[in-house]
Amino acid sequence: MSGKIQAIRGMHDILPEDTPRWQHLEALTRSLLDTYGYQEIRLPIVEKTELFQRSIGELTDIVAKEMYSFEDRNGDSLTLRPEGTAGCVRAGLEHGLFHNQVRKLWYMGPMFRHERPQKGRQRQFHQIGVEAFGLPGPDIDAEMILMCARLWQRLGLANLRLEINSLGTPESRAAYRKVLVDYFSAHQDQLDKDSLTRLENNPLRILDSKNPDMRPLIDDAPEFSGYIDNESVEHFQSLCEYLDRQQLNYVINSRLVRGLDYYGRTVFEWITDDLGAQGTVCAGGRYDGLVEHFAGQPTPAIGFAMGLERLIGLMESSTNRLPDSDPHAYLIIAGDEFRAAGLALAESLREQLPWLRLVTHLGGGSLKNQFKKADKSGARLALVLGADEAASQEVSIKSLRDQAEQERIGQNSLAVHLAARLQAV
RNA sequence: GUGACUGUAGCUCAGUAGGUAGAGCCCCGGAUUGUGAUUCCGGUCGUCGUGGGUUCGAGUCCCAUCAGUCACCCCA
Repeated sequence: MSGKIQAIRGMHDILPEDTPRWQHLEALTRSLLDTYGYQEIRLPIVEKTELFQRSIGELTDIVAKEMYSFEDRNGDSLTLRPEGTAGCVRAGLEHGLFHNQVRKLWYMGPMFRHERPQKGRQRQFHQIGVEAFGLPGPDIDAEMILMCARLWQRLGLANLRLEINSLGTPESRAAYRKVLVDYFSAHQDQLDKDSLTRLENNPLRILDSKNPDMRPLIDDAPEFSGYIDNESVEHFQSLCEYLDRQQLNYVINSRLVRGLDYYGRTVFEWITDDLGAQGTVCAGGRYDGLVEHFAGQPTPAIGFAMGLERLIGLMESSTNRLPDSDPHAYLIIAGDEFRAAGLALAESLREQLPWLRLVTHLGGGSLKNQFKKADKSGARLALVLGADEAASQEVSIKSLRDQAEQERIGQNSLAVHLAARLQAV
Protein backbone atom coordinates (compact mmCIF):
# COMPACT_ATOMS: atom_id res chain seq x y z
CA MET A 1 0.00 0.00 0.00
CA SER A 2 2.91 2.37 -0.38
CA GLY A 3 2.41 5.32 -2.68
CA LYS A 4 -0.60 6.50 -4.60
CA ILE A 5 -1.14 5.39 -8.15
CA GLN A 6 -0.34 8.23 -10.49
CA ALA A 7 -0.81 8.87 -14.17
CA ILE A 8 2.07 7.91 -16.44
CA ARG A 9 4.63 10.62 -16.98
CA GLY A 10 3.64 12.93 -19.78
CA MET A 11 0.10 11.54 -19.98
CA HIS A 12 -2.41 13.99 -18.64
CA ASP A 13 -6.02 13.85 -17.54
CA ILE A 14 -8.28 16.39 -19.15
CA LEU A 15 -10.53 17.52 -16.31
CA PRO A 16 -14.18 18.66 -16.38
CA GLU A 17 -13.04 22.26 -16.08
CA ASP A 18 -11.27 21.94 -19.43
CA THR A 19 -13.54 19.66 -21.44
CA PRO A 20 -15.91 22.41 -22.62
CA ARG A 21 -13.02 24.06 -24.45
CA TRP A 22 -12.03 20.73 -26.01
CA GLN A 23 -15.58 20.04 -27.08
CA HIS A 24 -15.85 23.47 -28.63
CA LEU A 25 -12.63 22.99 -30.60
CA GLU A 26 -13.70 19.54 -31.75
CA ALA A 27 -17.20 20.62 -32.73
CA LEU A 28 -16.02 23.62 -34.74
CA THR A 29 -13.39 21.58 -36.54
CA ARG A 30 -15.81 18.77 -37.28
CA SER A 31 -18.37 21.04 -38.84
CA LEU A 32 -15.75 22.89 -40.87
CA LEU A 33 -14.30 19.65 -42.25
CA ASP A 34 -17.80 18.52 -43.06
CA THR A 35 -18.45 21.66 -45.11
CA TYR A 36 -15.26 21.12 -47.11
CA GLY A 37 -16.31 17.57 -47.96
CA TYR A 38 -14.09 15.57 -45.62
CA GLN A 39 -15.27 12.30 -44.09
CA GLU A 40 -14.28 10.92 -40.72
CA ILE A 41 -12.31 7.71 -40.51
CA ARG A 42 -11.68 5.96 -37.18
CA LEU A 43 -8.45 4.08 -36.84
CA PRO A 44 -6.82 1.76 -34.32
CA ILE A 45 -4.42 3.28 -31.83
CA VAL A 46 -2.08 0.31 -32.12
CA GLU A 47 -0.48 -0.80 -35.39
CA LYS A 48 2.34 -3.11 -36.35
CA THR A 49 5.66 -1.48 -35.60
CA GLU A 50 6.77 -2.10 -39.15
CA LEU A 51 4.12 0.26 -40.49
CA PHE A 52 5.74 3.22 -38.78
CA GLN A 53 9.28 2.12 -39.48
CA ARG A 54 8.58 1.91 -43.18
CA SER A 55 6.70 5.22 -43.48
CA ILE A 56 8.09 7.72 -41.00
CA GLY A 57 11.71 6.73 -41.56
CA GLU A 58 14.11 4.56 -39.59
CA LEU A 59 16.48 7.42 -38.86
CA THR A 60 13.93 9.91 -37.58
CA ASP A 61 13.88 10.50 -33.83
CA ILE A 62 10.30 9.31 -33.72
CA VAL A 63 11.15 5.84 -34.94
CA ALA A 64 14.67 5.61 -33.54
CA LYS A 65 13.89 6.49 -29.94
CA GLU A 66 10.37 7.73 -29.28
CA MET A 67 8.01 4.87 -30.05
CA TYR A 68 6.00 2.99 -27.46
CA SER A 69 6.61 -0.48 -28.83
CA PHE A 70 5.85 -3.82 -27.20
CA GLU A 71 5.52 -7.44 -28.07
CA ASP A 72 2.08 -8.92 -28.62
CA ARG A 73 1.36 -12.35 -27.12
CA ASN A 74 2.04 -13.96 -30.47
CA GLY A 75 5.41 -12.27 -30.79
CA ASP A 76 4.45 -9.47 -33.19
CA SER A 77 5.99 -6.09 -32.46
CA LEU A 78 3.20 -3.55 -32.00
CA THR A 79 3.41 0.20 -31.46
CA LEU A 80 1.17 2.90 -30.02
CA ARG A 81 0.77 5.22 -33.00
CA PRO A 82 3.12 8.22 -32.92
CA GLU A 83 1.20 9.92 -35.75
CA GLY A 84 -1.85 9.24 -37.86
CA THR A 85 -0.93 9.34 -41.53
CA ALA A 86 0.63 5.89 -41.67
CA GLY A 87 -2.44 4.20 -40.20
CA CYS A 88 -4.74 6.18 -42.45
CA VAL A 89 -2.83 5.11 -45.57
CA ARG A 90 -2.79 1.51 -44.34
CA ALA A 91 -6.54 1.52 -43.74
CA GLY A 92 -7.27 3.17 -47.08
CA LEU A 93 -5.24 0.57 -48.94
CA GLU A 94 -6.67 -2.29 -46.95
CA HIS A 95 -10.23 -1.29 -47.86
CA GLY A 96 -9.60 -0.05 -51.37
CA LEU A 97 -10.60 3.53 -50.58
CA PHE A 98 -8.08 5.04 -52.98
CA HIS A 99 -9.01 2.94 -55.99
CA ASN A 100 -9.49 5.39 -58.86
CA GLN A 101 -11.02 8.01 -56.67
CA VAL A 102 -10.45 11.08 -54.63
CA ARG A 103 -10.72 10.65 -50.87
CA LYS A 104 -10.77 13.40 -48.30
CA LEU A 105 -10.49 12.00 -44.79
CA TRP A 106 -10.00 13.16 -41.23
CA TYR A 107 -9.50 11.49 -37.88
CA MET A 108 -8.99 12.53 -34.31
CA GLY A 109 -7.40 10.95 -31.30
CA PRO A 110 -4.39 10.38 -29.09
CA MET A 111 -0.83 9.92 -30.35
CA PHE A 112 2.12 8.65 -28.32
CA ARG A 113 5.76 9.65 -28.34
CA HIS A 114 8.26 8.89 -25.61
CA GLU A 115 9.82 12.36 -25.35
CA ARG A 116 10.85 14.50 -22.41
CA PRO A 117 7.71 16.45 -21.45
CA GLN A 118 7.76 20.22 -21.60
CA LYS A 119 5.38 23.03 -22.43
CA GLY A 120 3.30 21.97 -25.43
CA ARG A 121 4.82 18.52 -25.50
CA GLN A 122 3.36 15.44 -23.84
CA ARG A 123 3.86 11.74 -24.27
CA GLN A 124 0.21 11.25 -24.96
CA PHE A 125 -1.14 14.14 -26.99
CA HIS A 126 -4.06 14.61 -29.34
CA GLN A 127 -4.23 15.44 -32.98
CA ILE A 128 -6.82 16.03 -35.61
CA GLY A 129 -5.36 14.75 -38.87
CA VAL A 130 -6.65 15.62 -42.33
CA GLU A 131 -5.63 13.79 -45.51
CA ALA A 132 -6.59 14.12 -49.18
CA PHE A 133 -5.77 11.35 -51.66
CA GLY A 134 -5.81 11.38 -55.45
CA LEU A 135 -5.31 15.09 -56.04
CA PRO A 136 -1.92 15.95 -57.57
CA GLY A 137 -2.38 19.69 -58.18
CA PRO A 138 -1.57 22.68 -55.99
CA ASP A 139 -5.26 23.56 -55.68
CA ILE A 140 -5.81 21.05 -52.89
CA ASP A 141 -2.65 22.33 -51.18
CA ALA A 142 -4.12 25.80 -51.23
CA GLU A 143 -7.58 24.72 -50.14
CA MET A 144 -6.19 22.87 -47.14
CA ILE A 145 -4.21 25.87 -46.04
CA LEU A 146 -7.18 28.19 -46.54
CA MET A 147 -9.34 25.80 -44.54
CA CYS A 148 -6.87 26.04 -41.66
CA ALA A 149 -6.98 29.83 -41.84
CA ARG A 150 -10.76 29.73 -41.66
CA LEU A 151 -10.60 27.47 -38.62
CA TRP A 152 -8.26 29.84 -36.79
CA GLN A 153 -10.63 32.66 -37.56
CA ARG A 154 -13.60 30.74 -36.19
CA LEU A 155 -11.69 29.78 -33.08
CA GLY A 156 -10.73 33.39 -32.54
CA LEU A 157 -7.01 32.73 -32.83
CA ALA A 158 -4.79 35.49 -34.13
CA ASN A 159 -1.00 35.66 -34.19
CA LEU A 160 -0.58 32.50 -36.21
CA ARG A 161 2.11 32.68 -38.86
CA LEU A 162 2.03 30.53 -41.98
CA GLU A 163 5.35 29.27 -43.28
CA ILE A 164 5.54 27.31 -46.52
CA ASN A 165 8.25 25.69 -48.59
CA SER A 166 8.76 23.13 -51.32
CA LEU A 167 10.98 20.13 -50.77
CA GLY A 168 10.88 19.21 -54.46
CA THR A 169 10.82 15.64 -55.71
CA PRO A 170 12.73 12.88 -53.93
CA GLU A 171 15.26 12.94 -56.77
CA SER A 172 15.98 16.65 -56.62
CA ARG A 173 16.11 16.51 -52.83
CA ALA A 174 18.56 13.63 -52.94
CA ALA A 175 20.79 15.60 -55.30
CA TYR A 176 20.72 18.60 -52.98
CA ARG A 177 21.31 16.40 -49.97
CA LYS A 178 24.47 15.07 -51.55
CA VAL A 179 25.74 18.60 -52.22
CA LEU A 180 24.98 19.60 -48.64
CA VAL A 181 26.75 16.56 -47.22
CA ASP A 182 29.80 17.37 -49.31
CA TYR A 183 29.75 20.98 -48.18
CA PHE A 184 29.35 20.30 -44.46
CA SER A 185 31.73 17.36 -44.52
CA ALA A 186 34.38 19.71 -45.87
CA HIS A 187 33.81 21.94 -42.80
CA GLN A 188 33.31 19.25 -40.17
CA ASP A 189 35.58 21.05 -37.73
CA GLN A 190 33.06 23.91 -37.58
CA LEU A 191 30.02 21.71 -36.87
CA ASP A 192 28.63 21.41 -33.37
CA LYS A 193 27.69 18.08 -31.83
CA ASP A 194 24.07 18.10 -32.92
CA SER A 195 24.95 19.03 -36.46
CA LEU A 196 27.46 16.20 -36.70
CA THR A 197 24.75 13.66 -35.96
CA ARG A 198 22.40 15.44 -38.34
CA LEU A 199 25.07 15.16 -41.03
CA GLU A 200 24.52 11.41 -40.78
CA ASN A 201 20.75 11.34 -40.38
CA ASN A 202 19.15 14.42 -41.86
CA PRO A 203 21.66 16.93 -43.27
CA LEU A 204 18.88 19.33 -44.32
CA ARG A 205 18.19 19.86 -40.63
CA ILE A 206 21.61 21.41 -40.10
CA LEU A 207 20.22 24.45 -41.88
CA ASP A 208 17.73 24.79 -39.03
CA SER A 209 20.34 24.97 -36.26
CA LYS A 210 19.63 27.46 -33.49
CA ASN A 211 23.31 27.71 -32.61
CA PRO A 212 24.45 31.25 -33.55
CA ASP A 213 28.03 30.05 -33.95
CA MET A 214 26.88 27.99 -36.92
CA ARG A 215 25.31 30.98 -38.65
CA PRO A 216 28.17 31.97 -40.99
CA LEU A 217 28.71 28.41 -42.14
CA ILE A 218 24.99 27.91 -42.79
CA ASP A 219 24.62 31.20 -44.60
CA ASP A 220 27.32 30.16 -47.03
CA ALA A 221 25.80 26.74 -47.67
CA PRO A 222 24.46 25.95 -51.14
CA GLU A 223 20.78 26.81 -51.68
CA PHE A 224 18.11 24.31 -52.67
CA SER A 225 16.90 26.67 -55.40
CA GLY A 226 19.82 25.50 -57.52
CA TYR A 227 18.67 21.89 -57.40
CA ILE A 228 14.89 21.80 -57.19
CA ASP A 229 13.11 20.39 -60.27
CA ASN A 230 11.06 22.61 -62.57
CA GLU A 231 7.73 20.87 -61.99
CA SER A 232 8.01 21.37 -58.26
CA VAL A 233 8.84 25.02 -58.81
CA GLU A 234 5.73 25.45 -60.95
CA HIS A 235 3.60 23.60 -58.42
CA PHE A 236 4.86 25.86 -55.66
CA GLN A 237 4.38 29.03 -57.69
CA SER A 238 0.77 28.09 -58.38
CA LEU A 239 0.19 27.47 -54.70
CA CYS A 240 1.58 30.90 -53.90
CA GLU A 241 -0.67 32.49 -56.51
CA TYR A 242 -3.76 30.83 -55.05
CA LEU A 243 -2.85 32.04 -51.60
CA ASP A 244 -2.09 35.54 -52.89
CA ARG A 245 -5.46 35.64 -54.63
CA GLN A 246 -7.11 34.99 -51.24
CA GLN A 247 -4.82 37.56 -49.64
CA LEU A 248 -3.54 35.05 -47.17
CA ASN A 249 -0.23 36.09 -45.66
CA TYR A 250 2.61 33.63 -45.59
CA VAL A 251 6.38 33.55 -45.46
CA ILE A 252 8.43 31.29 -47.65
CA ASN A 253 10.89 29.58 -45.37
CA SER A 254 13.46 27.75 -47.46
CA ARG A 255 14.80 26.15 -44.26
CA LEU A 256 11.47 24.50 -43.50
CA VAL A 257 12.12 20.79 -43.69
CA ARG A 258 9.63 18.47 -41.99
CA GLY A 259 10.72 15.73 -39.69
CA LEU A 260 9.14 12.77 -41.38
CA ASP A 261 10.76 11.10 -44.37
CA TYR A 262 7.65 10.80 -46.52
CA TYR A 263 7.16 14.50 -47.20
CA GLY A 264 7.91 16.02 -50.61
CA ARG A 265 7.02 19.16 -52.52
CA THR A 266 4.65 21.38 -50.52
CA VAL A 267 5.23 21.57 -46.78
CA PHE A 268 3.68 24.09 -44.40
CA GLU A 269 3.52 25.01 -40.75
CA TRP A 270 1.30 27.27 -38.70
CA ILE A 271 3.42 28.74 -35.95
CA THR A 272 2.77 30.86 -32.86
CA ASP A 273 5.18 32.73 -30.62
CA ASP A 274 2.80 32.53 -27.67
CA LEU A 275 3.48 28.97 -26.54
CA GLY A 276 7.19 28.91 -25.79
CA ALA A 277 9.56 26.61 -27.60
CA GLN A 278 6.92 24.32 -29.10
CA GLY A 279 5.30 26.85 -31.38
CA THR A 280 4.10 24.66 -34.24
CA VAL A 281 0.38 24.29 -33.85
CA CYS A 282 -0.42 22.65 -37.17
CA ALA A 283 1.81 21.23 -39.86
CA GLY A 284 1.77 19.05 -42.92
CA GLY A 285 2.64 18.63 -46.53
CA ARG A 286 2.51 16.41 -49.58
CA TYR A 287 3.51 12.76 -49.46
CA ASP A 288 2.98 11.69 -53.04
CA GLY A 289 5.12 8.58 -52.78
CA LEU A 290 3.80 7.00 -49.60
CA VAL A 291 0.81 5.07 -50.94
CA GLU A 292 2.88 3.56 -53.72
CA HIS A 293 5.59 2.77 -51.19
CA PHE A 294 3.09 0.49 -49.44
CA ALA A 295 2.48 -1.47 -52.65
CA GLY A 296 -0.45 0.58 -53.78
CA GLN A 297 -1.02 2.38 -57.06
CA PRO A 298 0.85 5.67 -57.38
CA THR A 299 -1.47 8.05 -55.51
CA PRO A 300 -0.78 11.72 -54.88
CA ALA A 301 -1.60 12.76 -51.34
CA ILE A 302 -1.35 15.65 -48.93
CA GLY A 303 -2.23 16.01 -45.30
CA PHE A 304 -1.68 17.87 -42.09
CA ALA A 305 -2.15 17.45 -38.37
CA MET A 306 -3.15 19.88 -35.65
CA GLY A 307 -1.84 19.55 -32.12
CA LEU A 308 -4.92 19.91 -29.98
CA GLU A 309 -3.19 20.62 -26.68
CA ARG A 310 -1.34 23.46 -28.35
CA LEU A 311 -4.50 24.89 -29.88
CA ILE A 312 -6.23 24.62 -26.52
CA GLY A 313 -3.32 26.55 -25.04
CA LEU A 314 -3.95 29.36 -27.50
CA MET A 315 -7.69 29.27 -26.95
CA GLU A 316 -7.14 29.84 -23.25
CA SER A 317 -5.79 33.30 -23.96
CA SER A 318 -8.34 34.03 -26.67
CA THR A 319 -11.22 36.36 -25.87
CA ASN A 320 -13.71 34.21 -27.76
CA ARG A 321 -16.43 32.91 -25.50
CA LEU A 322 -17.30 29.27 -25.23
CA PRO A 323 -20.89 28.14 -25.73
CA ASP A 324 -22.89 28.34 -22.50
CA SER A 325 -23.07 24.98 -20.75
CA ASP A 326 -24.52 26.00 -17.38
CA PRO A 327 -27.91 24.52 -16.46
CA HIS A 328 -30.97 26.52 -17.40
CA ALA A 329 -32.74 25.50 -14.23
CA TYR A 330 -32.16 23.74 -10.93
CA LEU A 331 -35.02 21.89 -9.28
CA ILE A 332 -35.14 22.23 -5.51
CA ILE A 333 -37.21 19.71 -3.60
CA ALA A 334 -38.31 20.96 -0.20
CA GLY A 335 -39.13 17.88 1.82
CA ASP A 336 -38.12 14.30 1.24
CA GLU A 337 -41.73 13.24 0.76
CA PHE A 338 -41.76 15.14 -2.54
CA ARG A 339 -38.81 13.38 -4.11
CA ALA A 340 -40.98 11.16 -6.29
CA ALA A 341 -43.07 14.13 -7.39
CA GLY A 342 -39.88 16.08 -8.13
CA LEU A 343 -38.47 13.34 -10.34
CA ALA A 344 -41.78 13.06 -12.13
CA LEU A 345 -41.91 16.81 -12.73
CA ALA A 346 -38.36 16.83 -14.08
CA GLU A 347 -39.02 13.95 -16.43
CA SER A 348 -42.15 15.64 -17.69
CA LEU A 349 -40.18 18.82 -18.43
CA ARG A 350 -37.50 16.84 -20.28
CA GLU A 351 -40.23 15.23 -22.35
CA GLN A 352 -41.64 18.59 -23.35
CA LEU A 353 -38.39 20.57 -23.64
CA PRO A 354 -35.63 18.27 -24.96
CA TRP A 355 -33.13 21.14 -25.07
CA LEU A 356 -33.61 22.06 -21.41
CA ARG A 357 -30.55 21.75 -19.20
CA LEU A 358 -32.17 20.87 -15.90
CA VAL A 359 -30.45 19.66 -12.76
CA THR A 360 -32.61 18.02 -10.14
CA HIS A 361 -31.37 18.27 -6.60
CA LEU A 362 -30.77 14.76 -5.31
CA GLY A 363 -29.96 13.64 -1.84
CA GLY A 364 -32.22 15.96 0.12
CA GLY A 365 -30.92 18.54 2.55
CA SER A 366 -32.05 21.89 3.82
CA LEU A 367 -33.61 24.42 1.53
CA LYS A 368 -30.77 26.80 2.24
CA ASN A 369 -28.28 24.17 1.19
CA GLN A 370 -30.21 23.37 -1.96
CA PHE A 371 -30.29 27.03 -2.95
CA LYS A 372 -26.55 27.20 -2.45
CA LYS A 373 -26.09 24.27 -4.79
CA ALA A 374 -28.47 25.85 -7.28
CA ASP A 375 -26.49 29.07 -7.27
CA LYS A 376 -23.19 27.27 -7.57
CA SER A 377 -24.38 25.20 -10.50
CA GLY A 378 -24.62 28.38 -12.52
CA ALA A 379 -28.29 27.80 -13.23
CA ARG A 380 -30.34 30.78 -14.31
CA LEU A 381 -33.50 29.74 -12.50
CA ALA A 382 -34.34 27.84 -9.33
CA LEU A 383 -37.54 25.81 -9.39
CA VAL A 384 -38.95 24.96 -5.98
CA LEU A 385 -41.28 22.10 -5.27
CA GLY A 386 -42.45 21.79 -1.65
CA ALA A 387 -45.56 21.31 0.45
CA ASP A 388 -47.20 24.59 -0.61
CA GLU A 389 -46.57 24.03 -4.31
CA ALA A 390 -47.57 20.39 -4.20
CA ALA A 391 -50.86 21.30 -2.57
CA SER A 392 -51.77 23.66 -5.40
CA GLN A 393 -50.05 21.78 -8.24
CA GLU A 394 -47.63 24.66 -8.77
CA VAL A 395 -43.91 25.38 -8.76
CA SER A 396 -42.10 28.45 -7.43
CA ILE A 397 -39.62 30.03 -9.81
CA LYS A 398 -36.87 32.29 -8.60
CA SER A 399 -34.29 33.95 -10.78
CA LEU A 400 -30.77 33.42 -9.50
CA ARG A 401 -29.16 35.90 -11.87
CA ASP A 402 -31.26 39.03 -11.56
CA GLN A 403 -33.79 40.67 -9.27
CA ALA A 404 -36.89 39.43 -11.09
CA GLU A 405 -39.76 38.76 -8.72
CA GLN A 406 -40.27 35.18 -7.59
CA GLU A 407 -43.47 33.70 -8.98
CA ARG A 408 -45.69 30.61 -8.77
CA ILE A 409 -46.62 28.79 -11.95
CA GLY A 410 -49.04 25.93 -12.44
CA GLN A 411 -47.23 22.69 -13.18
CA ASN A 412 -49.15 22.04 -16.38
CA SER A 413 -48.11 25.38 -17.87
CA LEU A 414 -44.54 25.24 -16.54
CA ALA A 415 -42.96 24.00 -19.78
CA VAL A 416 -44.52 26.78 -21.82
CA HIS A 417 -43.48 29.34 -19.24
CA LEU A 418 -39.87 28.09 -19.13
CA ALA A 419 -39.60 27.96 -22.90
CA ALA A 420 -40.71 31.57 -23.21
CA ARG A 421 -38.61 32.80 -20.33
CA LEU A 422 -35.38 31.03 -21.21
CA GLN A 423 -35.47 31.73 -24.91
CA ALA A 424 -36.21 35.39 -24.36
CA VAL A 425 -32.89 35.87 -22.60
C1' G B 1 18.35 11.39 -23.84
C1' U B 2 20.99 16.28 -21.38
C1' G B 3 20.42 20.53 -18.02
C1' A B 4 18.03 24.03 -14.48
C1' C B 5 14.20 24.90 -10.98
C1' U B 6 10.18 22.89 -8.08
C1' G B 7 7.04 19.07 -4.98
C1' U B 8 3.63 21.26 2.57
C1' A B 9 -4.55 20.23 3.39
C1' G B 10 -9.16 19.23 -2.67
C1' C B 11 -6.91 24.37 -4.68
C1' U B 12 -3.25 28.76 -4.00
C1' C B 13 0.63 29.19 -0.74
C1' A B 14 3.39 30.52 4.34
C1' G B 15 6.67 27.84 7.53
C1' U B 16 11.84 32.22 10.46
C1' A B 17 19.49 29.69 12.73
C1' G B 18 16.97 21.92 12.01
C1' G B 19 12.78 21.35 18.03
C1' U B 20 7.00 16.36 15.86
C1' A B 21 2.64 22.01 10.90
C1' G B 22 -0.34 27.19 9.55
C1' A B 23 -3.36 30.95 6.36
C1' G B 24 -6.81 32.03 2.49
C1' C B 25 -10.21 29.65 -0.82
C1' C B 26 -13.40 25.30 -1.02
C1' C B 27 -16.65 22.17 1.88
C1' C B 28 -20.06 21.52 6.31
C1' G B 29 -23.03 23.75 10.37
C1' G B 30 -25.18 28.10 12.70
C1' A B 31 -26.97 33.60 12.89
C1' U B 32 -33.34 33.51 9.69
C1' U B 33 -36.68 25.62 11.68
C1' G B 34 -39.36 27.56 2.86
C1' U B 35 -34.93 30.79 -0.15
C1' G B 36 -28.72 31.35 -2.87
C1' A B 37 -24.55 34.69 -4.31
C1' U B 38 -22.84 39.61 0.41
C1' U B 39 -21.69 39.75 6.09
C1' C B 40 -20.63 37.43 10.97
C1' C B 41 -19.51 32.94 14.09
C1' G B 42 -17.91 27.90 14.44
C1' G B 43 -16.06 23.18 12.36
C1' U B 44 -13.68 19.08 9.12
C1' C B 45 -9.32 18.41 6.18
C1' G B 46 -2.43 16.69 6.14
C1' U B 47 1.60 9.58 7.07
C1' C B 48 5.03 17.92 4.68
C1' G B 49 5.80 13.42 -3.31
C1' U B 50 8.25 8.49 -2.03
C1' G B 51 12.46 5.68 0.10
C1' G B 52 16.94 5.88 2.60
C1' G B 53 20.77 8.69 5.46
C1' U B 54 22.93 12.56 9.10
C1' U B 55 21.07 14.16 14.04
C1' C B 56 18.93 13.54 20.80
C1' G B 57 15.43 15.62 17.18
C1' A B 58 14.34 16.81 9.80
C1' G B 59 8.85 20.06 6.30
C1' U B 60 13.73 22.40 7.09
C1' C B 61 20.50 19.25 5.74
C1' C B 62 22.49 14.93 2.29
C1' C B 63 21.56 10.86 -1.38
C1' A B 64 18.30 8.20 -4.46
C1' U B 65 13.69 7.82 -6.84
C1' C B 66 8.94 9.47 -8.87
C1' A B 67 6.34 13.60 -10.75
C1' G B 68 5.77 18.78 -12.42
C1' U B 69 7.73 23.15 -14.88
C1' C B 70 11.09 25.39 -18.41
C1' A B 71 15.05 25.02 -22.00
C1' C B 72 18.22 21.86 -25.37
C1' C B 73 16.95 18.08 -28.78
C1' C B 74 12.68 16.82 -31.56
C1' C B 75 7.95 17.72 -33.13
C1' A B 76 1.62 18.55 -33.44
